[in-house]
Amino acid sequence: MKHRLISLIENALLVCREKGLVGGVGLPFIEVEATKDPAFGDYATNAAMVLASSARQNPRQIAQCLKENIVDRDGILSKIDIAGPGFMNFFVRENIWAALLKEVADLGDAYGSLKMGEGKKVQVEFVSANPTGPLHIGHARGAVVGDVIANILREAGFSVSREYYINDAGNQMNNLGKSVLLRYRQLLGETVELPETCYQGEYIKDLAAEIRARDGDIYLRMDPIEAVPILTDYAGKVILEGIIEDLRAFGVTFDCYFSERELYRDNGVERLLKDLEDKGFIYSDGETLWFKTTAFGDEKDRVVVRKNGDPTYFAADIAYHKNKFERGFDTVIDIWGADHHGYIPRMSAAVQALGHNKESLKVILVQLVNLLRDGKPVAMSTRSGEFVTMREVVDEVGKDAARYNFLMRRSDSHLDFDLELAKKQSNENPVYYVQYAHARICSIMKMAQDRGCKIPAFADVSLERLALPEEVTLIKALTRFPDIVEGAARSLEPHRLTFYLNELAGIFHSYYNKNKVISDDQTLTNARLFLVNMVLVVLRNALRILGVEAPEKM
RNA sequence: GCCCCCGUAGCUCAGUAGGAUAGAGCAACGGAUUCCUAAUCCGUGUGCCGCGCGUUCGAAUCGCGCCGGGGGCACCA
Repeated sequence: MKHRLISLIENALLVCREKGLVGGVGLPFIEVEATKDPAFGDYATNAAMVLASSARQNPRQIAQCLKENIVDRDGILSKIDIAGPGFMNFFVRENIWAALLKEVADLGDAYGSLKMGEGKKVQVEFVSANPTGPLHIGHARGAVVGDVIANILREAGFSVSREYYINDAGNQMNNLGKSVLLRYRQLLGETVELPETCYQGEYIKDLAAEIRARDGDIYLRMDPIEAVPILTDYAGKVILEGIIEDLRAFGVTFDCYFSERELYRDNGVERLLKDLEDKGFIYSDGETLWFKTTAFGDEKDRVVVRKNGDPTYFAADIAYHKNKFERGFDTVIDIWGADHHGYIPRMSAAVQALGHNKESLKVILVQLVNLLRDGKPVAMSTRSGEFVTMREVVDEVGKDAARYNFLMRRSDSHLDFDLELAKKQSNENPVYYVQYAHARICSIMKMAQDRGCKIPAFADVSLERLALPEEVTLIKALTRFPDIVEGAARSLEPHRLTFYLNELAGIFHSYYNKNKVISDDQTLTNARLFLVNMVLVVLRNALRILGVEAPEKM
């Protein structure tokens, strides 16, 4: 609907310009919004006011010209008002609304999917925690946000690939191997202290025990220089498998796991440095190699090869991003914890130095999560190994409630996650409110079928029977769904979908309480069954994007 | 010191590619169930949109300066 109106306005503007009624050139961004107040019609545009300055004309006068030149071939409008400083308020003919449900019915599961992506290749990289321990609550938020952004983009018509970057080549991994070795030696009776830099969690002891069971005491006699890499490999592999399994239980999967080691294996980092050197972005101060990120707005240049000859993490990360673009992605989206925000300028600089548009890298920052229980903070300390894992949270509150909770806030705002609240199956927990609407409709459909009613097709519905104000409100909400997906895809903001779902569910619950769907009136029953079935379609489609179940019974 | 995010109702937060009287949920109080799921619905009200200045026909939204909260400023990853 919104898009129909936009094209009506655009055409009217072109006609006005041809006739010389409105000055200025170029098509401005024409904004059409659903109105809050019915007195302002169903949709409104500020087009005339936006045009006013470049056209050097009175906005109300422009609005008048546009109004007179709008050609409403399909007769969807009952009137257009010009109000206030120059708003154009569009009143849609009441009997048009129900007809719009045809689109929902025709598209079914595909209602809400868009062509805006034009099949462009987008990669979403998220989680990417190094496999040194189980994921915690903060990772969980990043996981859901990344997963749902990927879903939204796919819905919007992009070709999406989800990727997990495994940081398996650095000091942290070495520490992991060392930690396991020390626990292993403790297990075999040695008295050794675990330094603070080592991983303290219980899972390290489990790994050490597994290794002893498998290989006995052979690492005791081995030079640690040899033993640590072996243990690192083993531990990293086991932990990564655990991470992947935990993510799967959370409904998050990836198309590709990319290992940092692979980058080194085929000299990706070396080739990258050569490439940047050829382009003149690398210089040496005699001891280290620097990358001139300041050429692209970073506040200082960054080291890429250390004094000891090892490339930095940053160097590998640039090589990794180079690799991403070489794989043909038009846009690369990175989901990072907010504590990495200082890293953005240098990564952006790197992408530009490689010859890519600044816009082709998008970084979404996910703010920290405060884990609470009954309103009180849950103590978390990574060092001592005492932290609540993602798995524990998912097991305790359930996949759906956990996901929905993370999706109810913008990702760049701090989030309080209360375990008790998330677990409550009550009105304090919006996920059930939405799922309940779905289950209720399923229940209605089942009842109707038990009574011998067929699920009506669009052609069999007497649309004029759907004329109650609540019904029109419901239909309007359904027609907004594709606009919501579009907005969420444009802004990469999953929370828009949860807000929409809460609203849609609310409108439905209210309608349900006031009106019987199934009655003795056959044509009315038929029409209402059709309507609620369309609500069902939209609820299901939206929940699918969020990765939340749409239960038939609760 | 510099950089990023946040500051909106008692609480948790939407609303920010400028737009018309600023919204929702929770909490509080009162009501609704012979009937499709009461995990529901209906009703009752509260705001110096952190503060100030500016840009504009118009600012919660944009700019500048403060104040408060969080985070970041490595040859760590």
